[in-house]
Amino acid sequence: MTAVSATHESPSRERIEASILLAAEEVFSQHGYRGASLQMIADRAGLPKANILYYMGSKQALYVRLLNRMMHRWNEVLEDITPDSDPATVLSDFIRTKMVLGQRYPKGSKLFAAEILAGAPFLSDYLAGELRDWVSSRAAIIRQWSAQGKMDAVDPRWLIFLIWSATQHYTEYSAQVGGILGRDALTEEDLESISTFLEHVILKGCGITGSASNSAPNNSADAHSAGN
Amino acid sequence: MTAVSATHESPSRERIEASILLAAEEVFSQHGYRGASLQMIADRAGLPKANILYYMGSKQALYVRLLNRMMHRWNEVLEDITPDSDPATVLSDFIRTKMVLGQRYPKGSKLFAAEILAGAPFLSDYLAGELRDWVSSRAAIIRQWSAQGKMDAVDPRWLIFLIWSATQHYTEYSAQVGGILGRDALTEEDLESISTFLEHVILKGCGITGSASNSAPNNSADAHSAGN
DNA sequence: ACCCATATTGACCGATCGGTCAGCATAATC
DNA sequence: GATTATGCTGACCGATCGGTCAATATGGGT
Repeated sequence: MTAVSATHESPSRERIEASILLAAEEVFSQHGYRGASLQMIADRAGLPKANILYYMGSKQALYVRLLNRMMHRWNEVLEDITPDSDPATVLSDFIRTKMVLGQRYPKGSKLFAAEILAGAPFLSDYLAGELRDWVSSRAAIIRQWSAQGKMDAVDPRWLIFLIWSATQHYTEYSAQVGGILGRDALTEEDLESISTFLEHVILKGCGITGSASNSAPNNSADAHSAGN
Repeated sequence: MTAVSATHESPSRERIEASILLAAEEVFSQHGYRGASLQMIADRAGLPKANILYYMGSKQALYVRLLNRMMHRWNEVLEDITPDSDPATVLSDFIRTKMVLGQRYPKGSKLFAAEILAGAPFLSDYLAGELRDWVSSRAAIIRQWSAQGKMDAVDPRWLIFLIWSATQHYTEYSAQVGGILGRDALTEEDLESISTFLEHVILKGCGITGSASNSAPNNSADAHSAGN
């Protein structure tokens, strides 16, 4: 259509595809693969349904494309996170990175969650392959830290799962958290408060008295924000 | 059909309804409200589709019935959990109770999770009402503990969310956890190991040096079970 | 002007959706 | 044994599902 040799992507095509992906991520994350319909996606994207199929091929192709995009965003940020420096900075970075990741891509995170709730039919290979290796390598490092007396001898896998679950909770259960707190969305101060809390509890709980930690011997930080 | 005056429930009716609820919980938990179909539920229950509607009225009625059942199971176990005795036993009980609850009703827990992922259209009242009050009352107690110096002055709401997320993770993300660990399901030893880990990290992380805690000054317990 | 690759979409397909209903089966009541 | 209330379900309803396709629109290259 709009020029560009003939290689791959015209700018308008990219724009349209982006809007479809945005709409699809929203619908899939709310209703899961089976519960989502192309018509809902089309309506949200402001396009006729046939147009969605024209650009994406099929419902399944659109879905796995979203899944892969989210996987790569995940990898990008977390790949370089683990030197074998001190546990405090590494775990602290891990917590905060995971926290902002969930805030940056809330829909994508929910998409992942729905896929796993459904039994991970499209992700089982990824989980048992790439992700498993990622966990193994990090677990090995944590075990070394424990052996060196830098932290308690906790099971590294449970520690990783703990950080995952605690950080993901606020994006994937935003409806629950919001309902209980009485807010539609978490504020910037909430996020900072939560991150600090998690750092405090997890690092201290693992017996890490690190350099980059702001965990005082007692009493963490802010007040309790009054509250419900 | 099978006798019993005419008051309410015949035993055969109860049996059939139970089998429908079982099948429906399975399907709804995997695919969410929209993604589930009455035909799938009927097939899994071994009944014709019309029979499901005969007993349950409608898809929505069946769904909210499952939601309510899970809510009540939840309340039953957790209602009596909070005296104002010492933080260590209370939090420890809370962690372990929540852990076994997820193991006892994995399908129901996933049903809840799917509902909240979808934006909690059927649960918003419950979240902003009953559950919110529950959190408030527990938060008040935790704040007292902090004020009495029994534990660090962490935000009680974040602490509650942390315990929720950490315990729920293993049931709702069983596909992910299983894929990474290379098991189909968690063993009894896994569960004990995880519970001990969470007790250790959370109690110690909150500065609780309780009576009922098995958190040694360093090194928690078991080895690392080799690992993947 | 003509061509042609690409973009776009209304109309349509068989399958499945949640739900209704008429009709038959079953079994307690008289 | 006739009556009646209830259990049960095949057949069907309009709506919507994912997907196909023919027809049309568009716009640059020649």
